[in-house]
Amino acid sequence: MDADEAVETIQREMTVFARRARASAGRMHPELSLVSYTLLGHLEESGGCRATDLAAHYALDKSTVSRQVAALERARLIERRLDADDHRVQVLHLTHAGREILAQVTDSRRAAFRERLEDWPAEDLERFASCLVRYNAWVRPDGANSSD
Amino acid sequence: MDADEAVETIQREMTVFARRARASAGRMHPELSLVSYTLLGHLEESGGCRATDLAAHYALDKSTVSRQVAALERARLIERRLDADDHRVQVLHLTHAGREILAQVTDSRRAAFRERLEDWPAEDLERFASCLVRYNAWVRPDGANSSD
DNA sequence: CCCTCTAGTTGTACAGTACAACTCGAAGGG
DNA sequence: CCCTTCGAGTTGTACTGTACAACTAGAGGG
Repeated sequence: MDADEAVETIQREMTVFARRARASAGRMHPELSLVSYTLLGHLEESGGCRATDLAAHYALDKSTVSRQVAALERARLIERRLDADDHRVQVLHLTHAGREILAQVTDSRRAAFRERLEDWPAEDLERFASCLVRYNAWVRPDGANSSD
Repeated sequence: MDADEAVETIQREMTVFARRARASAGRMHPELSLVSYTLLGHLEESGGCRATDLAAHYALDKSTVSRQVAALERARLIERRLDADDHRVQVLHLTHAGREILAQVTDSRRAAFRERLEDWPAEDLERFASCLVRYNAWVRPDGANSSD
């Protein structure tokens, strides 16, 4: 396999993966879509943030985030706390239930990945991981990237 | 980085990629969604096939394929030819325009991938490619996989 | 000739998304 | 102190991709 073939293969396989990913994530965890999972994860990591921050960070429209947030609140996975200083702002926090579901989905996702990768030599895992990091970290020369 | 960390990283980066992929593919080629592109590509490779074959191959519902096909036909990118032997069957073929658009999108996708990967050493490209192939080729032990 | 199987279409529903128009509160300049 | 402008969020609307269920129409075996 030469470099050009390798690029072709990467293209093809990334396309296959992209097409499958959401649906299979959804099948794996009907209770928490990939988007909700990501947003919940961000709230966990950040320890609470504004809807606008989520929108900016994930390059989503604020209306999209607004509705996601509304759904997550309806499901009692997050709660909104009005910012005392700026009454336009709602700071989003995980509820106990949210933290639990997130942990549970994280665990089961981790288990699925471990299972899928269990036969890989450690060396290959490390290389694959660093390739993916490098691939995702790429920024378009014109700087028009959406962030993750 | 040890193996467990590597698995975590792979999980995280694949998730990031999955979330971004469709949207960015759509932005890249507003004229041909990732699904349409994939279906057109399959018709090119197979030299014409039935809607049912597409549905089976990509684990899509036949109604989904039916509507995709209808849209592609409306756009004059494919045409349906009634099978002479079995009048239930429509064999789908690329039109000239379809072949052209497909080639054009394939080229521009290829260019985008090349650009994104241009600084990678050939050795890394080959390793990344084979990791992806291996990753996507995995079949769940219970055999309940959807095909690509 | 009926029964059943298969290919495909259509009705309906839902998730995720964007854009545009809106409300409400904040902040700064006359 | 008002007025304009800005930022955060919500809501109306629309579109895409998707699935499931109900249907039509052709094929093929008893």
